[in-house]
Amino acid sequence: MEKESILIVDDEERMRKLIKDFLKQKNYNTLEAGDGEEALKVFEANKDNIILILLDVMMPKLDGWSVLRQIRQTSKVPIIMLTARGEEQDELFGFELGVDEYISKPFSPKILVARVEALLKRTEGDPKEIKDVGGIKIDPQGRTVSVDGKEIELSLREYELLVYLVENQGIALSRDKILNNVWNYDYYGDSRTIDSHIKKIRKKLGKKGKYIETIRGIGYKFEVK
Amino acid sequence: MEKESILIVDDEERMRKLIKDFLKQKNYNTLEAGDGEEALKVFEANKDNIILILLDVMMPKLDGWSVLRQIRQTSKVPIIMLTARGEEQDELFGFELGVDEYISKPFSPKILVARVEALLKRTEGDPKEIKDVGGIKIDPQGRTVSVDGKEIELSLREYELLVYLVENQGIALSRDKILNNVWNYDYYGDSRTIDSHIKKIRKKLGKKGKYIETIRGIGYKFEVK
DNA sequence: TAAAATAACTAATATTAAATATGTTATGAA
DNA sequence: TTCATAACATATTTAATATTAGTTATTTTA
Repeated sequence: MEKESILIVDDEERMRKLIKDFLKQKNYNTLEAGDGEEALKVFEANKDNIILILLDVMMPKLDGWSVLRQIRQTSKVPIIMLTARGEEQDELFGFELGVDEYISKPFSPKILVARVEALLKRTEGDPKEIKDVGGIKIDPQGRTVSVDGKEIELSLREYELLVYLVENQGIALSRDKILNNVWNYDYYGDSRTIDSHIKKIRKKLGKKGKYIETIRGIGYKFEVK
Repeated sequence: MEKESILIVDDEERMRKLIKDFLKQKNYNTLEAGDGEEALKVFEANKDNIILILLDVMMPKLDGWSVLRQIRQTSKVPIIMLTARGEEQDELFGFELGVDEYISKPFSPKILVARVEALLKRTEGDPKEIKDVGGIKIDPQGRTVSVDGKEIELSLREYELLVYLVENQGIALSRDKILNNVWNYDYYGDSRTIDSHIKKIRKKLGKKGKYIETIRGIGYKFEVK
């Protein structure tokens, strides 16, 4: 596989260079495009290696919004818009079109890198790829889970809870957090709902159930050891 | 747990009300402060429940920048600065001080909410850093501790006590202070509770246990020598 | 649409782990 | 040496989770 890259789209060469340097320091590969049309071309040609796009709004030929719209027709690649002052009113519009993040110029190196990394992090586990951790295989497309090749049946909640745990592998998750993310509402009345589901999942996972660790006083953590 | 809240700091009552209403529609709890000093007070009192601060720059008594600076001494809570037009030149300055986001007035409800949610989203899993002092590695995400690469098992209190000591590396901590910060309540009945925990931690740390020094008559200090 | 089946949640109890208390010994400072 | 403090080992209490059973809600299907 080619190296994963970040595509920088900006008409100012100086700006591209600047960003490129920041990112290089953090060991990211970069690709560049000087206008919207080029951006689309470069994106098409490297679709599979581009993990994120930094996209300037104001550009000749084809502006950032148009590029955004076109790319979103075929891809969910994370996109950060680079806006100059005074363009803020467009922002909302952008969120609806699927912008993941904004950075206003001028920005500091730290900010840039921090946002890029944060965004990569929160989008990484997202796509519908089959995960296989320690013999537990999750296929989001088919919504199936198999253990050592043998499919197991999980209910909706069980499935989502397991996926959430696996996506956050190695991280101790509080019950609150689990509730907010798997149940997505604040819910009252502490009960042992999560525990029940955990128990069921563990049972269904058989001896691999032990990968779901109990973190006393906190919650649970998925870890293959 | 108390309800998580967003702290709104603005000297104009009308503005606070406006923001509050927007946020309420999205089911966020809010707290308010009418000037910088009040902001600090409210923040102190509700530290654990405040998940985000909306902070106006221009305020009587203590302006937004000062508040920001003070809060950043003790907390990494996400902060969005509310700036009026023409204040933007300070932005870069702000980012360095730890501003996470800006919103210029006037703003639309949707923009406000979108930014708040985007920021919350990207800070929630806020990658806490792994500390490594003298071969003792603490991973707050996984809530694990390893000594010379080998993971050790710590109970909740043990873990928190160790983290507290390590965070205050080189500082002699009184028992009172430890109690207030690790147990976080004033607790009665002289006991050698802390000692017991210290003992257990030392044991689990093996020969690195000696990094926890006893300061006779005071308490303990973590120091790598 | 009613009955049956399944899943989600709740509640109660059992079990286990951890926190704290206690009694005693060891250590260091005056 | 004496007194104060800390270390240590163990006992007790407290708290959290696991487990089981039962209720409610939702979905399926006859």
